Amino acid sequence: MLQQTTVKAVAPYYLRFTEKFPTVQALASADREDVLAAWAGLGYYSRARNLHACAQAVVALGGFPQDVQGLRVLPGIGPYTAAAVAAIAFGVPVVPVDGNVERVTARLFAITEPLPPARKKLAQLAITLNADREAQERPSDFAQALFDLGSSLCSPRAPACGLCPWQGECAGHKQGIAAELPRKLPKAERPVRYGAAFLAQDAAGQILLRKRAEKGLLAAMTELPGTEWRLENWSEAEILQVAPFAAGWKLAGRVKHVFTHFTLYLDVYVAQIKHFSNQAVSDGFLVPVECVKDTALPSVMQKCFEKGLSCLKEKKS
DNA sequence: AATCCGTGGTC
DNA sequence: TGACCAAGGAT
Repeated sequence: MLQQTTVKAVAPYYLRFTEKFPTVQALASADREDVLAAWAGLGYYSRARNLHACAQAVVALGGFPQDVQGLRVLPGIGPYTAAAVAAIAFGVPVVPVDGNVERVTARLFAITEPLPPARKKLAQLAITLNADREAQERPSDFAQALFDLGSSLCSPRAPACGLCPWQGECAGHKQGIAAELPRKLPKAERPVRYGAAFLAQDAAGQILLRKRAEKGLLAAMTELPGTEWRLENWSEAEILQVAPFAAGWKLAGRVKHVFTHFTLYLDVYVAQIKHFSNQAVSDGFLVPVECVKDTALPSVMQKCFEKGLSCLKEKKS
């Protein structure tokens, strides 16, 4: 969960997740739908699929591999996580190199080459940081202390060099460039895409949902029926032409959602209907409104659902 | 190697 | 408001 996600965002998910799946065996034997639903809202959903597969691999192996090489084979476990688990769980004297450690290292050695090209060099320098006897003897404490140094004192914008135990050895501080490091190459500009989503509710209080494709963005997650997401804005006439079925569709509003590599605007259309035809449901499934929270609804779709639902409620009253 | 993959907090 | 960033991994 902590891969690219802050402790604060993870904490409530972690508590709910470990309550729902208290053991590796429980997670391994769970339905994937339930795992995805427990992850919904956290993002990077391949992590949930990988973690589920990882639990199954660990059960098949009869336990956790206890060294970096063995861990590295598991789904979703890359160089960083293998080193972190080896050091923290199994006392192996290795240095997990995450974003914090990259930053500390870039400053300590005054590496001015920008990321991402400097990544390999930073990793090679970082793995020498635990050369001291004390660090070798306490791999878990050393790894976590390094994370904490990076997240608290050696922070991205305004490092507290005056409080840093490594200030005397820090080349970046000595040169007065610590706060500028690590340098980064400019990022590609984020394109905008447009689409529409449809929320229909029947007299029994059910709504129609769909399951997304197994690969790609929001893979295997739940969504409202909708149009393609394209570079060009849609007119209302165009949108109504591709609605999942004919109904008195009304515009509830527009949802904005920022993904890593594009910004999405979705026009949310709502309709109150008597009942869903078999034809309408063939593409998806019906869920009572109060059960939508139990489905694997990603945040962008949660926003659409809330916008549409509040519009339907207004029209009733 | 470069791209794809979410989301929420912060300044 | 917007750009940056977070206990990265897979392809």
